[in-house]
Amino acid sequence: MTDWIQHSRERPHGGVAASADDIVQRPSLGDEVYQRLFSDFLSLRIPPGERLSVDALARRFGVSQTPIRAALIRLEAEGLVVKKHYSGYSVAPIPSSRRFADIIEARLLLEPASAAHAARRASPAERAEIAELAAEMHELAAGDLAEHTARLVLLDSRFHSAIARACGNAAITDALDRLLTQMHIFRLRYHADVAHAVIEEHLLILAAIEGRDAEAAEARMRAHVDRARERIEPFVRCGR
Amino acid sequence: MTDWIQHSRERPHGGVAASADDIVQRPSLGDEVYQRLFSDFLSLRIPPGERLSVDALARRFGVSQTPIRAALIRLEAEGLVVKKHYSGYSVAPIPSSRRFADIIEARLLLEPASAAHAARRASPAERAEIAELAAEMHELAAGDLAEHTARLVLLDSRFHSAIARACGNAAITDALDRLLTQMHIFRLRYHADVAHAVIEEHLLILAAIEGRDAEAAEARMRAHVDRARERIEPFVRCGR
DNA sequence: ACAGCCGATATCCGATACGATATTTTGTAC
DNA sequence: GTACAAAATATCGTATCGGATATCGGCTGT
Repeated sequence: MTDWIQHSRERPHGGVAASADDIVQRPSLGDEVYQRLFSDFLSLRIPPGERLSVDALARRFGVSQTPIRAALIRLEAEGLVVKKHYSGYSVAPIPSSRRFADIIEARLLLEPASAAHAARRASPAERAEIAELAAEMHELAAGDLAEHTARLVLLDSRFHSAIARACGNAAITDALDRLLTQMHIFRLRYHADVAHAVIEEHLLILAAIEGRDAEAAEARMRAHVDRARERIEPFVRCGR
Repeated sequence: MTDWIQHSRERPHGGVAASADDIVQRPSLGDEVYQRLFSDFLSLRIPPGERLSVDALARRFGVSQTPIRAALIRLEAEGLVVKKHYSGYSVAPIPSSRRFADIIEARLLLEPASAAHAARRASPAERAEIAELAAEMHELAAGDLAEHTARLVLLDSRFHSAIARACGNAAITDALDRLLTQMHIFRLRYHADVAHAVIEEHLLILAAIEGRDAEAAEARMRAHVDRARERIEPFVRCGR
């Protein structure tokens, strides 16, 4: 449970950076703190809205304040943390119902295309990764759903993220990763959207990608995201 | 020429933050340095690939290294600068031809929808802003095009950014702002895509938005972005 | 009892100095 | 010209300090 979502790694950001020169050297302390906080947010170990004192974090992680601030600045630029001048940092609040609807709409614009591209251009390794994630979800769903909620939500994020990466368009991948991160927090918070239907839909999407059927992948992804909205809708009423 | 592109301001980022409580207090030094560097990048006063020494910048701006680092970390999170551990920062290189094609494709997924939403939901102030930008481009185009290249490219970015903001979906706005920033650098570099045809297309899009015709706005924006690819294509051959 | 004012405290922001470490460049030998 | 080694350079991280601001608690007056 200490490992975390795939897109918490170094993001390609502006560059193409899709090449295989991943001779990643020891990251800076600021990067490590960033990873740690990122995973703490997405697992809700640090709940939304929580205040983040710089020197409290510095003592907790056993480092000085400099890397803490570096991590917080970076997290703020990504929208996971909010800053009030001369007042302090705090974890971003739970996305509003409106924000959630906006994210779903943006996903509906991007994800069907990413699925279609993945069907056409995914490498064998990428197809295998997507299949593996779908398979693990399928297995876990055979047991007690409630017991594996956190893991299932994580696998769901990774499934969509893997497809986004396999689409071969870094601009789309980056944009989707941001949206999926926020979706993840939202879903984990409301323990929703991890039903059997989701897994069935994943298998349909996977089959389309494995069969190189871009149109089916696109249509099924669109239906999947659209139904995600319907499934979560009851939960957003109270959170409005 | 010291002012700059609209989306260089505080971005809404994670939150909705579209309300009018803009009692913005004096920004921190780090924020000011960020703005300054951002505008220097987009105007090519600091060219892509240039190395950025922390203490050189500190001397140049007359501040200590602390705010410089804060600005660079933030710029790195947004993909405008790249960092090599223990080696330093440098301005992100010019987007590759591949990267450019990816951005156009992502824009084709997002911008037609943003135009359609703007046609339906833009406020009078937002419509006025869009109209004003289109009008200024129209006027400038009457004179010497080459003379006003930088200004025209800036206005073009602002035009698209204004529509993205008027769409009322913060997730789409954020994603588009990132894409448009990179497009801007690319276009300014190659002095392309500021022809009369662009301005005519802008006026068509504007007319659709003013007339609340969502379908026309969507179709015209799609055609406009698609033709932008064709117009720039000759320039990306050499930059590959 | 409650609203408004005021000060103590906590925190962030920025500056400065310093040591550790990695990279880059220079210099030298072959 | 190339390869290796040492010096120079810059970053990364630590520690400390003072100034500025927001927050929280207590006090006063009605």
